[in-house]
Amino acid sequence: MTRHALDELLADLNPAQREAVTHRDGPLLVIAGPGSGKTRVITRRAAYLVRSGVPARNVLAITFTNKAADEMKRRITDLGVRAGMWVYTFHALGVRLLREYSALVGLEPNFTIYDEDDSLRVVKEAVALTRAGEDLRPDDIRAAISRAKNELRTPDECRELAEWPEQIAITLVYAAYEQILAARNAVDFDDLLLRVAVLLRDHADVRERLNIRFRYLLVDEYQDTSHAQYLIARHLSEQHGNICATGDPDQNIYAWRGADIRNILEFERDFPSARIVRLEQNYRSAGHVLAVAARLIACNRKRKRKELWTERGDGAPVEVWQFSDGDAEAARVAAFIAEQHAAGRPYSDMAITYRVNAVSRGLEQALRDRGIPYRIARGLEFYNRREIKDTLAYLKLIVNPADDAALLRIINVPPRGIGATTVERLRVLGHERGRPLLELLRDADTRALLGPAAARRLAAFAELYGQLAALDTTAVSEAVSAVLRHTGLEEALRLERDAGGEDRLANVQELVTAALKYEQDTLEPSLLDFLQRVALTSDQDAVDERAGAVLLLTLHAAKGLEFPIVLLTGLEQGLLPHERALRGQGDLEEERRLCFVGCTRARDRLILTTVADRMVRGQSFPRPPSQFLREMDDGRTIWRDFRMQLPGLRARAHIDGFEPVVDDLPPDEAATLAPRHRLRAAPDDPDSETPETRPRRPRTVPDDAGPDAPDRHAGRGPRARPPRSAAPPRRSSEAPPAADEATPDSRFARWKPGTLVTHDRYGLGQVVWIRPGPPHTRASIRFTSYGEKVLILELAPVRELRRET
DNA sequence: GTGTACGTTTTTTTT
DNA sequence: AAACGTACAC
Repeated sequence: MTRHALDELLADLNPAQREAVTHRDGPLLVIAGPGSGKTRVITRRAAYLVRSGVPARNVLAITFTNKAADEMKRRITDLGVRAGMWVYTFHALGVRLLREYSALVGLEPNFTIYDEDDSLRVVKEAVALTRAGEDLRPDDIRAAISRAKNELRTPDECRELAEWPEQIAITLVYAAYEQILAARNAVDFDDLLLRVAVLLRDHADVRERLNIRFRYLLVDEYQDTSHAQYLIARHLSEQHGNICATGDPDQNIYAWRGADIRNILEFERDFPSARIVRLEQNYRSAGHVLAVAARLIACNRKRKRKELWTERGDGAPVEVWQFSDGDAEAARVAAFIAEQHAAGRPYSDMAITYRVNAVSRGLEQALRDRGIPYRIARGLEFYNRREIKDTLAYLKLIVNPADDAALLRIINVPPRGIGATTVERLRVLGHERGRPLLELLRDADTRALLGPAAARRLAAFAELYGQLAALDTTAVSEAVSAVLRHTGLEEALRLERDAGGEDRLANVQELVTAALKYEQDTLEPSLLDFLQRVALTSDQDAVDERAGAVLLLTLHAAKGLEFPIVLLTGLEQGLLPHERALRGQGDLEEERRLCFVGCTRARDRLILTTVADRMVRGQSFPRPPSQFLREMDDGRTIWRDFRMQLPGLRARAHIDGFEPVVDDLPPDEAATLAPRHRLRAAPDDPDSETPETRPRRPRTVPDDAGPDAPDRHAGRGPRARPPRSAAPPRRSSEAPPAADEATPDSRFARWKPGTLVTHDRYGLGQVVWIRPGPPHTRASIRFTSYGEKVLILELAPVRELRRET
């Protein structure tokens, strides 16, 4: 390879990037801030290795999502060096290796992969079997098992560590769970990592082989590796030490599923000779966006300092939009997207992100109402559908007859007269004899034990299975459609559709299409491979960013992506940060990182939205704005209040003492606030001190929680800036007057019904009636988000909104 | 055995 | 709000 060909790979790189790309042997850690060209570095590095003589098949690249893997493959292919290179997710690598070395880990090569839903069922079975943990939530048990597996702890080891009765119960369930999986020749997601880690640990020969095979290892998103993944990476690079890990501690957002941030923080300890390269120049975001993100993440304590900088100009200021509820938020977001589109912005330039999938509904509705095309990256939506899982269960059973879970799922789908009683008897038999259920029901003598009617129906099912089993060798798509036809599933779904029900038939037909596509894309398609692939596929991976549609996605799903315009919705205390973090059941810093990830997706414009009332599970909850808003606000942020839409006027009030000032608006922005009635909260009168203005607790969390607000997180607070605004910071040295010292006040003389006011806690409101003292002036005020309240004006932190000229 | 009505629980994020 | 589980009528 010529010098020139190598230089070509480096031409457009900065010095740090170049260093990472050209580093040859030994451990390398690339700490890459958002938008710092990390993927570019990885792909160039892969290409550089190959062009300097390393055979492509000696390079193994590991990513987290299939999508990242696909993207990397594509880019490496574009560089012309892809042939033979392995680019996999950890989980897909696990499948591949487990299939190859199945004999060494006690699996048949045709093992089934259980998703979380499947493993939850197994947990329930294990609970029923052991009669342990019956008072615990199956999902919690599943999570505990998953955690144990991530840490490579066997049931026996867990039992030794267990102290509490619940822990002991969990270990019993765990042990039974493992037995059930083994009997079914099935593995769960965690096994795909754990078993590989164990395989590499216990088999020096395998380890050595793979070290020779994969001389160069690239591991992306290293900050999100679990202990098991870390061990895999270590074992795979044990002999040559050629591991290049890339990641960003500030983007570690998967601690809840076992990601251990120490892996990246202690890389130098694990790999003593490691070279560290930092990519700090951001090529993605405009100055304002980057500044806000940097300001936010600086609030995290457990972090390594990193300077993000950009050569781009300031760009548009970051905006904060406030709404009274989710409907208003969704409507405005949709309107904004329509405006942008009308102004020539392609839909695909814009993304809407949120903390939890549940909030996407309202947004979808609003987009549909306006006829805006959108795509949604809702994890597992497709493959989690009942009809899809049913179809897949038939296919799984063909491939792995020992998969009782698959059998139990479909033995009576569509209904064929095999009811709960028969199934239960069959299960008891299976348990007694330790044989797969399918095997039992295919045996006429066993069937006879279950009574004549049941025996007849089971015989029919056995007959059906006989037909299906022959499909194993036919083309995958044909197998899928044959299953649909022979099982009666298709017919049942058609009837349901024609009866005016949901069109679930269309979904299973889509599965046939997916199978066809798979056949075309795959060198050696097989039903087994198809199923194992599907098990690792979420439709997260199917997201096509280039399509002419707005993209809706969770913050987690947004990692690694970028968009010219990002609308980050739901910045409320309790949603982002999520309440579990506020209750101490999660990590507030991880929530902050998540928000950071969201912000740094934006190239040009970042719009943050927050609502006063958020519907959760059918109930509306008043919520304070996210503390992150305050932490981010650098004084150049534009706040817009959409909570009260008055004719001809768009009011802007403060949030919790932060007084966004209209004057901050750059001229062109100010012009958009039409007509030009610009409002500002009147400064406090000197004598309007009230109990509510006493020095507040450290204000990490907004102090305006409603009565139903979740427990406040006792946060550390010094991050918050003092209010900057026309309204001077309130004096806190004076003792607040006691209620009985208050006297009627002439200040309120000119207030009358209709007067616009603002309240520290309730925001914008309008006077309904007013009654002067003595002893106090009382008024009823209707707030946009909190309803009507009667207040004592001398005491309440309420001020008139004055119109500026 | 099947279908339905009602009460209960749920979701934070994903391979 | 929606999905799930249980109880009960057919």
